[in-house]
Amino acid sequence: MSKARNESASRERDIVATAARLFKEKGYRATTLEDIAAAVGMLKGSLYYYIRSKEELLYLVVRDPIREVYSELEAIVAADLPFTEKIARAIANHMTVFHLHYPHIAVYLHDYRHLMDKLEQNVIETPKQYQRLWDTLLRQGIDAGEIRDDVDVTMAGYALLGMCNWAYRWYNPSGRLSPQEVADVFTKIALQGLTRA
Amino acid sequence: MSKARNESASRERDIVATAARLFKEKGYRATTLEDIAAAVGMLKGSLYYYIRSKEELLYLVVRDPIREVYSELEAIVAADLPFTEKIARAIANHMTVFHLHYPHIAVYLHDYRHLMDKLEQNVIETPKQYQRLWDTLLRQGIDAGEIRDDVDVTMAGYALLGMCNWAYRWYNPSGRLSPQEVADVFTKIALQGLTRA
Amino acid sequence: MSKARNESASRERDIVATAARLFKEKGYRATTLEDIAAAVGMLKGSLYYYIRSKEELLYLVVRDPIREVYSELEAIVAADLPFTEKIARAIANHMTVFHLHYPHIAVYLHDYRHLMDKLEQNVIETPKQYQRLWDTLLRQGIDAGEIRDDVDVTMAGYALLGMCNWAYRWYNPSGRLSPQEVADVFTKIALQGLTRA
Amino acid sequence: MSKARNESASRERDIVATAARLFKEKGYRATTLEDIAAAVGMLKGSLYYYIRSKEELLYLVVRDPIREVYSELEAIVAADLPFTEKIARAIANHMTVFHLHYPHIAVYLHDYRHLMDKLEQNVIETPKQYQRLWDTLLRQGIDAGEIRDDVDVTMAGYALLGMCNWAYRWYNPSGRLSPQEVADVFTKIALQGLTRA
DNA sequence: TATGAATGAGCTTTCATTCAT
DNA sequence: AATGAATGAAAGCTCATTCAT
Repeated sequence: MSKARNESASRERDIVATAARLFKEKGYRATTLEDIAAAVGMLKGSLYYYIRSKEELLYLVVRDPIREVYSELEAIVAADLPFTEKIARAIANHMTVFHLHYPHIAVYLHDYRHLMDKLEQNVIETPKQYQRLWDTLLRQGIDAGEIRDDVDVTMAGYALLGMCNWAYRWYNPSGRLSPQEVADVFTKIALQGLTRA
Repeated sequence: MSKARNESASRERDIVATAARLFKEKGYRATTLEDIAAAVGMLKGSLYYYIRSKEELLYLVVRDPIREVYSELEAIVAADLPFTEKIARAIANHMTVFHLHYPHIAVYLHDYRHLMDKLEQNVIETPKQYQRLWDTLLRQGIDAGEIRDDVDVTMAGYALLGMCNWAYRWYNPSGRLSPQEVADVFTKIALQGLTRA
Repeated sequence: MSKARNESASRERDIVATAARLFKEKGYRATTLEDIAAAVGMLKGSLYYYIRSKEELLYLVVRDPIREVYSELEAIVAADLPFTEKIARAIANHMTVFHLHYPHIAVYLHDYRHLMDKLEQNVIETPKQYQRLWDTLLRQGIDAGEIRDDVDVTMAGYALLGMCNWAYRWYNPSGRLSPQEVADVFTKIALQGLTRA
Repeated sequence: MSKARNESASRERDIVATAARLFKEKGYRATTLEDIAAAVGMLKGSLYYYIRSKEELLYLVVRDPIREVYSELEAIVAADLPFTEKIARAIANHMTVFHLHYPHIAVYLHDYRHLMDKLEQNVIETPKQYQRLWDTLLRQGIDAGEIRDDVDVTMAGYALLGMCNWAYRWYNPSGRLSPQEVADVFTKIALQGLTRA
């Protein structure tokens, strides 16, 4: 019984993981439930034993990882640390979550449009809110006098977020560099820029 | 006759522009030909007088702007200029093309998957090739000793490209800052970083 | 053992009664086996321990009540009683069975289409046969010179049957009037009509 | 052009009429769009050129006939006529609409459950409202002292309505008796009853 | 040029039914 | 006696595409 329950739960995890992978590869709309069912070894009708709808499956794919990045970043912003340390941790957090939940995060960033309803109705963090946290972080840096005040904060936020988010298009979890190494490069560029000291 | 041909050409431009806008707003797959036809004031069947297929329409939406960014960047990389100047121009070029052809570029960056066949079959620049140009540019900076050699070039390329490309998600052509102003912020961050000098 | 058998039998009665209620509320086709299973507190697969198919369940819902109305009416028609008394009893029988087996009878009258196969194959009374009994009854009244001969018998049969059967749409077993009281009103109208004597 | 428009409109009428016939024969849920499409000579997908959904098709099947019976009965109830004449006309109206729009009315009476949403949202008369008109009519008869006061008005209403509505189950538009002849029988029974004067 | 009508493949979803445990 | 898991057929609906006019 306990075994059966575990099997069922693992089957569901399998479905969600497979969906994440396929959504990432082909996009949410282009992936059919038949694709997913075939990949986990069942018929499309059988999926409905585990999920309520394709949209809900999308939601299951992204829910936990989103909560994770978001709450971690929240903690970092609220922490009592020097600004440069916070930025380093924020970037590292971002890349680490990418690494741990790669296809899920990629799906979230690419197919957010199909998610907004579900997210809002479940009071989950939307991309917009994540961005606001970055803005807050940058503003702390300015207030502390640690970062230049000759750049537009909003644009700086877009710059950092773009640098980090774009990883959904190239990141490879089994790649050459660890997430921390990638984060280190990004942090260096973000703080000191490319030019030699 | 010539007038008729002009009208026809302008009708086609209208269709392509409208498609760009709608693809940007709702995504390629979620936009139906009926949506586009309705927006230009005709019936969906009539579109086929101007286009061969939906996929071709997508191609028409992105073809020219892509050629533009790509060839401009090519010229910049090949030019005989100091590295920092080249970077500044590359970023400015990027943002300017965004500004001039906003929805088109956004469609290119978001729905590239549906384009790859068409692109390759037309020997058009793919995202990968554009990225290679940036890599070349960065390598020139290293060779010239102008940029730090303690960062991974590939990662630095991803960082800059991400910073610039991500604009497809937030850029507003009628926004507060001109493309050149945005480019200036990005260039500053890319070269000197966020910390005070 | 006997206890187990009783429990099993009572479980089956529960299923049939629940099915009757749900079929009545939402219609045969709109009611799923899952609805029924949930209402009796089991899973849909488990129902098949008690029934062979959904169609058989429908049959079980209506079988006994139908037999009851039908055989009662048969007895009334065959009895040696004055016509007016027979009509009164026929109507009272009808309303009483409605009262005792409300949702079952309602299902029979509404979803007869899905039943015909099962009924005929079990030599059970169909709506048509019940109607023939009423026709016989009316013909007895004409032959006895007790009812007017200026009305078409068939139509008169439809009129009475309609009056009685339509109750499946409005009757409420826990309503204000008893089945006998309803039958009295109907009998009065059927025999004397609405106008004042 | 005018010809084309007529053809399109007639095609739609054909679809609605065919749907009415099939819904009547097999019920709303048991009738598939493929059935309807095949009967009018097209593919199921093509139906959507004419209708928005199956539910809307059901609505189109019943809308006009319902309005007709209802507004006619309204006029009769409001008219300045003796009660017996009103009853006669109300019954004749009912049977005439049955005759003119047979399968449509039958569908309305049988599959009302699938219609309630659409009806309420379009402020169309529901079965309940039709019944209220009959109640009003009967009350007028009582107030005028023309009908017996020893019968429950509500039950009398159900009796008459049942007599008339049940026709949806047996009426045959090409049958032996005209709708007026049927109405005459029903009126006689309703007013004088079955017993000889 | 453009329309109106139809196609047909493919999609998500539902559900009665089966069966090993 | 009942469960959990899966099946598979069929449903309603969408939409790019075609084509005679």
